[in-house]
Amino acid sequence: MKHHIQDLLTRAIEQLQQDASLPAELSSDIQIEHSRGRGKEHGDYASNIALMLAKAARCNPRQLAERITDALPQSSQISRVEIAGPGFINFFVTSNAFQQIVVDIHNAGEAFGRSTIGNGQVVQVEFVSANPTGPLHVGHGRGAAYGAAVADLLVAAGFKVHREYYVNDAGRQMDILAASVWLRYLEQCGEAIVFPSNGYRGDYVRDIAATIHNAHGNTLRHPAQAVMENLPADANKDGSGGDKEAHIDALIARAKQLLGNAHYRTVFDAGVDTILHGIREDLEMFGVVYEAWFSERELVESGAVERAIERLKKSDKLYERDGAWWFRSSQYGDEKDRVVVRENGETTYFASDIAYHMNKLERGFERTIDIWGADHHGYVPRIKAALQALGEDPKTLDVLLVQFAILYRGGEKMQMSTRSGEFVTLRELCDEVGRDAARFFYVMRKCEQHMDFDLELAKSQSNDNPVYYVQYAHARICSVMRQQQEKGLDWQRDDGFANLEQLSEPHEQALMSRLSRYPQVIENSALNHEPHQLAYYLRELATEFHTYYNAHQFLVDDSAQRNARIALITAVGQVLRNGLALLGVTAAETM
RNA sequence: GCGCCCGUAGCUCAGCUGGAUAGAGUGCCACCCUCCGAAGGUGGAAGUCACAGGUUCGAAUCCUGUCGGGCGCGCCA
Repeated sequence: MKHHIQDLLTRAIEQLQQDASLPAELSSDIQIEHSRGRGKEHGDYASNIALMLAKAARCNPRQLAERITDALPQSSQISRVEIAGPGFINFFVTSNAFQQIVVDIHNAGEAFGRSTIGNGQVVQVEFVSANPTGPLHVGHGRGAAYGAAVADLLVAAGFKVHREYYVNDAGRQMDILAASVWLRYLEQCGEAIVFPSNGYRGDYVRDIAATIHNAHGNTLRHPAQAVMENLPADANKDGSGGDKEAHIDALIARAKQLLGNAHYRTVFDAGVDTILHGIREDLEMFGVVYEAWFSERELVESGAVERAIERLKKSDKLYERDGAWWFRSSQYGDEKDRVVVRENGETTYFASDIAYHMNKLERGFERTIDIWGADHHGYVPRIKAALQALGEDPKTLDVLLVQFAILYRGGEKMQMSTRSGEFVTLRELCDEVGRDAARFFYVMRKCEQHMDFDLELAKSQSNDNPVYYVQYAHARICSVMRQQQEKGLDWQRDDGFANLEQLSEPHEQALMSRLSRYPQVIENSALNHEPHQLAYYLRELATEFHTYYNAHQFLVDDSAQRNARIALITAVGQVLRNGLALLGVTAAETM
């Protein structure tokens, strides 16, 4: 319908241009919007085209609007056109054209709302990608819910989507995890260990240690004294005293030395594998699935990082200083140059990430989307710089930054830190509030908005959480259909289609109008990466259904009216299911 | 200090590629089921769109500055 009106306006303006009553070089995208005004006073669709073109046409907007409407071709789908306010053109759609949406929804079913606007373009979406140093917590949950929704929306909009989790299973943080696990293991063997301030303190580290102890007994045991002697001093809690980084690095070196490669690997792998397995399970439970889990370690071992560095060296994008290799990112808009190879010969996380993004392009993705926590925003310029330095177009990469979910427990802000082990896990959250509530709640806000997440409120299962409201609308529709069967009233879909002119109540008109907007909502949500638009839409649709439900009986004696109304509400049910599915929320038949 | 994000009803947030009287949920007040599920509906009160300038027919929306909050500014990831 929107495109139809757009077409009518285009033809009207071309007509005026031929009459030379409008400048020929005039060009403007014709924007059609659903009217926002209360009730129907502003019609069903509106265009501000006359306001947009008034200046170029050198006449006042209202006069221009009149000339445009005079030139509009006739359409069987438009009942009336009005000029209002400063020069808006309001279109009133015939009720026949409106009712068609009910038939369309039934015919398309699950496919209703999908489009081909993405044109099969291949887009890779990387999200969550939390380091496997601990279980996912509620902060990761937001990225997971958001990323999954964006990916599903893109699929609905006709893109070909490849979802990927980048596993940082190489590098220093993983060594710190391995050292932490080993020290807990030694404790369980009875050694008196002073745990490093920089180690991972969560209970899950003890669990992994216990598993190792069960499997390997004391074979990995070394005396505490041998482990701890001659280490650089650790820092105190307040940061004073020794160097915590030097301390933990020395501890890692000591672990490798005492255990030897094979045994160190045993501890290391036990840590990564256990945690990664947990993360996969948690995401699966959360309804988030990936096409691929991409291992940083495999990237390094394949030589891709080395190749990336060589490629940059060859084109003089790297230089040596203070024993390290630096990337000239400041030449591409970054604040300063960045190290890719450390003085000790180890490559940095950044080096891996350059290789990873190079690899994405080599795999043929036309567009890539990275979804990161907002604390990484300073990282965007350097990764775009790297793409540019490699001769790639940085615009093919969209980085979406998800702000933190600030946790409250009963109005009190909670501090979270993976290292200290004080955090609420995603699993705990879902156990408490349910997966559906969590998924919906997370995408209610646009990603750059800070989010307050009060656990007590979410746990209370109160009506504050709008997911129940939307699900209830769906359950109610299902309930009506159960009643229809129990009462032995028959429901003939085709008879309903044939009697859609019965749907003349304002509530019914409002619902059909809302339903007709759904495809546009999907398109906007997908292209703008804004699942919250869909969440809001679903709540509005649910509201209009509940209002209708309270105002009118559906299971009436008049079969023509009954079938028409059931056709309408089952169409509503279909759209609720389609929309909730895209957000990863179930549409239960009973609650 | 520099950079990014945010500031809209008591609270949580939509609206931001400039357009019509700034919306919703929640909370508060008053109502509505002998009727398909009251996890619902109807009505009401509630706003200097942080502040100050600017751009123009028109600014919550764009520009500049100020204030307030969050985050970042490692040879960590």
